[in-house]
Amino acid sequence: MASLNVGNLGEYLREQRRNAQLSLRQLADAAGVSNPYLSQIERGLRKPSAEVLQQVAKALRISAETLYVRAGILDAERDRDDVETRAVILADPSLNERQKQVLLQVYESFRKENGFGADEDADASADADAGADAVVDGAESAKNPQT
Amino acid sequence: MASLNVGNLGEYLREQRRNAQLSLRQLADAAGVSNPYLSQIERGLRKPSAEVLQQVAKALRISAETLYVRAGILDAERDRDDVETRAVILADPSLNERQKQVLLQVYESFRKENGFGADEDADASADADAGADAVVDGAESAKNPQT
DNA sequence: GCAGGATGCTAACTATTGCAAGCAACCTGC
DNA sequence: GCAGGTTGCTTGCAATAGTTAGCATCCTGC
Repeated sequence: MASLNVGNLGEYLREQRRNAQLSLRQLADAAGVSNPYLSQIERGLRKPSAEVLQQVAKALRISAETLYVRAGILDAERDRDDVETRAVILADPSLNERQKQVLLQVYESFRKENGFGADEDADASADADAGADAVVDGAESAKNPQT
Repeated sequence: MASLNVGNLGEYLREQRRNAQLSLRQLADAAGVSNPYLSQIERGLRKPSAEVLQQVAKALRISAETLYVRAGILDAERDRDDVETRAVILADPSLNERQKQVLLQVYESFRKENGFGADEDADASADADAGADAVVDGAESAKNPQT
């Protein structure tokens, strides 16, 4: 029954929270749960319910599905989706081959960043950059366009 | 907090179960939960956890996503047959929102480069100018904002 | 030095999930 | 009429999800 991959999920959540520059309390507040509880979730001590998971996802502005996949709840989706994304990019007539490659590389490195690397990439610490060096120069400026 | 549309979910589940010609006990057994509990879920008296929901979905051979959507946990925002690059990127659960935006910006600027104007709606982030050539650069900036 | 605020964590508690046991109502066949 | 099977449901009870209150630690500013 314990199909919930709580440890993994917790780490991922914490990572995403830090990434979003939020404190435990801030996120807990935004997600409508108590901060000790969020703390316990992040440390893998509790299995959040579907609702809580969704609230948190919303608050972090990441897809609830991503969280569910991380939690081992929505399993096989990963393949279907990434295969599809790749296929669609490759099939796009408005891009040339080089561009497709670049786009795919960016896509891959993002996925790696999120822990969807190859198969079982529990630790994001595996420097994701190493392989996919082709990422947007403006990744940051993209979301913070204070030019 | 009660974002779970349990009543609706329960009805749907019962419908699907009957549809599959299964008795309560049979489905409960296949899903690895107790039959009284399944009964309560179907009647909207209990909110199944993420795990249980998944087990049931599996046993019924319906997508867990469908159940989650019914339960009001996932938004039904996926138009899967629409083979459009933007749509597919946006629907990809392995990317977070920021990453999707970045990817879309790259995509848009590639298209621009090729003479395809932003044909439909070039999303708020129209600033994407940046020139797609600036693309290949620091993977780090993306995930490690403050070096 | 120490007020005041933010950080994350622990402990004790309540509410809810999910279960085992058992119930009544319905079928058959005998 | 009643065994033996199914159907779905009710009732306690154990486990655990999630809360409120409060702790220790790190910052600052004074």
